[in-house]
Amino acid sequence: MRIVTWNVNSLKARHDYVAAYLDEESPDVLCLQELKLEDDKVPTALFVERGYEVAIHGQRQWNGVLIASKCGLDDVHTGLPAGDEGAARLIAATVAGVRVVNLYCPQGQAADSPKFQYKLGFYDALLEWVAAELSADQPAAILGDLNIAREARDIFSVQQLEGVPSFHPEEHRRWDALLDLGFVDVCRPWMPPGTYSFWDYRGGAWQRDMGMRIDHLLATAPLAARVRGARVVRDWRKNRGELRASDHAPVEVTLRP
DNA sequence: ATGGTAGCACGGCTA
Repeated sequence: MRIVTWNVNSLKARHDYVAAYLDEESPDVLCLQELKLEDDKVPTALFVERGYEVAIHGQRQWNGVLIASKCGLDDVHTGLPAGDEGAARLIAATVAGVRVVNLYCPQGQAADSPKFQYKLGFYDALLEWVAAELSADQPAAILGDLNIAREARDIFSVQQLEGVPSFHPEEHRRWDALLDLGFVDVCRPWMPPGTYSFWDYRGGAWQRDMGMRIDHLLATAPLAARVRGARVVRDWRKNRGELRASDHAPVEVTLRP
């Protein structure tokens, strides 16, 4: 089973691009972030016509997450009970016996901004929710655009990003707390230093390979034991003719049954 | 040089 997380930066703008991706890659489970569409504007046919069931937590203009699955989709849950201020940033569903939590975590803007405090509060609320809702003994995945790069090898320059949101000690503390609840970064072993999943549109970051690995899949031990591989599919960060790419590439994890 | 680009939606916010 191949499960993918991908921040598409507007499913409206990316419709044809995502269609091409589905036709060529055909993952079993696709978790998208930053739909920037409310529920009833999401083009569900894009997925249904290709054999997926879809669960959506949409929002106009910003945020929005969905899970598309070829192997069932049960017990859908949306939103954090506290900490997300109503933003559509979390959707969970059970897929082939795996509890999948798809997240779009706040970016944080600048360390001295209110947005950064919101980000830290979001993570605190997430930690509480995960502790209450998930068990380390069950096959479960927390995946998505977590907007945290944990280690120096996950960013293009420590010098430029030290103390900046996405590479800030307060975020690293919360990342570690999440792992302490029984989760493992299952991509890490498959990704050499300098493997990134996001490159800013600005400043020629893609062309200069100035990226960050902020899109992740964290798994409980029973699920981590099933991981057979993980990759960032960089081809899908490239424009395809008229079709413009997102600023994130898909991250794909392969599981054995 | 407080930039640069993209998306939403048409001014300014968010990333």
